[in-house]
Amino acid sequence: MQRSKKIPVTAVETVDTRFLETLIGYNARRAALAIIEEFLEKMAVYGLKPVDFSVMSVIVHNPGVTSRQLCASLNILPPNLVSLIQSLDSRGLIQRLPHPHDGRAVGLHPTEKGKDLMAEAEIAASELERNVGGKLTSNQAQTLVTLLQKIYL
Amino acid sequence: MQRSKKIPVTAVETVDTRFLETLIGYNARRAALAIIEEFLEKMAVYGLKPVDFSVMSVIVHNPGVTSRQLCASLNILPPNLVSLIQSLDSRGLIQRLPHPHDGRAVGLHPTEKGKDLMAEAEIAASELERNVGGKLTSNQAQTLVTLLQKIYL
DNA sequence: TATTGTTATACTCTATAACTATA
DNA sequence: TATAGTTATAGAGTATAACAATA
Repeated sequence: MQRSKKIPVTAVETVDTRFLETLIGYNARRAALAIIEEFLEKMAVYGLKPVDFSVMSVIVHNPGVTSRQLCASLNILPPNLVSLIQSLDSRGLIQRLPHPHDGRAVGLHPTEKGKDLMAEAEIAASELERNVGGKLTSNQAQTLVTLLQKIYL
Repeated sequence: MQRSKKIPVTAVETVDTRFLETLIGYNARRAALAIIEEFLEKMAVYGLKPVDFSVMSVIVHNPGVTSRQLCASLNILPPNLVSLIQSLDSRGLIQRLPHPHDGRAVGLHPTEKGKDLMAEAEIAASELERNVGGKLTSNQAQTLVTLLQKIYL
């Protein structure tokens, strides 16, 4: 009776990842990372990483939004938003004004410079999308977005 | 002529994120994070985080695969794989054997314990998928996977 | 008492350079 | 000279606890 089994020492020619490729989570993560990689390259000219872009986009479309509201809608933890906001402020892209009827809160407003930058950046982001979905028809892209939102919304 | 524009100090009731929600990258990232959160909870019993799971899955389905091959197929940088492999080894889930015809390389093989664990873990992962896609039909889930793969493969 | 924004801090993840041994 | 695996380390991202000011 043999106690320690002999493992056959074989080499692998091509790696089989078919099981992982059946998982939505695995594919969503790989796809997100691929898009983010391209995003970082194309958006570097605006000095915006994905999270900066998301924050600026929400501020531009919601002038006066508070940090707390930003955190809730983008799933960011409050302590991690602080330095991000400070950076956008010191770049002159946003302005922090007192909240109209809550002395604890601060309203975040885009400056003219911030609005101009984001007008360009959002166009660039949309163009990047069309490149990413190079093999996707616009119908397929719409389907993809709809299905992804069913998962996290 | 007014130089400094007065910004209207208004409050925001509900945050509008409609622009971000048109972007595939934003949606893919949010969906991936939502699934990973659930994955971490449900797979903690196996002591496997998403990357551990992916690595173990590839080793089980490709006995004798090398670190370098793992890195290439899962998009992991070699230095970041080292401690991961050491951990799986010290847990007795894998065994490192000399490569049959490359003295530099090391073949990674699953132990019986590793194979048993992953047999359970892969079933659990597939079940988790069906929960995640609770609002998705199996047809929609298949469509989603296919579209995501078009982006990163 | 609860909430907003903040500080400090720790932990994880990811990235780069450089070394060794083999090819 | 190039490649596989490794070490050391730096940087980015993410997490929790606790505080002051205000509701």
